[in-house]
Amino acid sequence: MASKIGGMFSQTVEYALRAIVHLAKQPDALQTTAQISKATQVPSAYLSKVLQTLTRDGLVEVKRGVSGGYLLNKSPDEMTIYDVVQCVDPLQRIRTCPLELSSHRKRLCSLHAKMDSALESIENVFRSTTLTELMNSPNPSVPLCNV
Amino acid sequence: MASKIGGMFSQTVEYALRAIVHLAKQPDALQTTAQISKATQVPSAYLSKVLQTLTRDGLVEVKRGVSGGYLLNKSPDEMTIYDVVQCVDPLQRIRTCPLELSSHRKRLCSLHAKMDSALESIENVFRSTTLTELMNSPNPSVPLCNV
DNA sequence: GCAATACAGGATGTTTTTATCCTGTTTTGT
DNA sequence: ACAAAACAGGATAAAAACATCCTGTATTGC
Repeated sequence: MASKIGGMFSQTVEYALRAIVHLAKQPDALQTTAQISKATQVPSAYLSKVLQTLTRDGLVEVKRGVSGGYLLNKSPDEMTIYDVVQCVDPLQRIRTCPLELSSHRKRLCSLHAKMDSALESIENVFRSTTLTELMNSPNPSVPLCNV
Repeated sequence: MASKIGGMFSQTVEYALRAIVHLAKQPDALQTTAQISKATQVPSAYLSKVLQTLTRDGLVEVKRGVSGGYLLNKSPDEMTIYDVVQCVDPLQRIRTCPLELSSHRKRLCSLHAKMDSALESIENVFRSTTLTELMNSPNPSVPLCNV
């Protein structure tokens, strides 16, 4: 389980977020897979798949051919961590009993209700954080930037 | 990614929690793997491994041989969801930069700080929920119980 | 003592996730 | 037009997670 970030987030989510943040920081220049890979330390072949997924959902825009590359498809203050996560590895709230007990159909038991409330709190953090907020954070460490 | 609960919690965590809750509900009778498996709908061979892990960490007690089985090793109000999760598939807070950028050594960048704050909020929910609380919840649906 | 019950743990198999490779297509700059 | 740049997507491979099977050992009830 060492490959999961915090034992919770998949590598794919981590990679997608790094790529998106990198693109948010480069609003004026198309970024090739190779460039993003270098900046984010994500293996480029895998990154390519992740970018395909982000493209399909319209989070990024792609231009093919020479001098092509990727570009963020929205303003960074209109895109949240949540949008990225939902695109590549969706966080799904628990809505029905995993055991399919008939009496739990309408209302989760307390165990799954608690687990779902943990998911809810993640959802809240992610929904409320835009890329702009990440970049303008008072935190001296800038994402992906060794300054 | 369909096998992960909410795209976040591993099957193993889900299984361990079901087993522990079942044991908490049966404080007076040793429960065999077969009994727990039936009540929780966890595949018994896999459940056996999970119970071994819980035993090694002292969350449950085992008695081998005829009329043996498992028993919760603590009072249900002294065991939290967090204890169970940490035993089988630990939630690890993000403490160092996954990219190992030297400037992030001491302080996470805003991206990983946010991800860690999501982990923190899960940790808070899990740490604050005891098995007793799960069982005494005003929620009409009792865990594992089709009533 | 002995047969039956029940867990321990190694070996093995399957599925999902992560990662790479290669061929084909699009687009550009000359 | 054409060579080079760059992505798309299928095939394949490696690793981790999930799951099963089987043999051995401990314990009990008779």
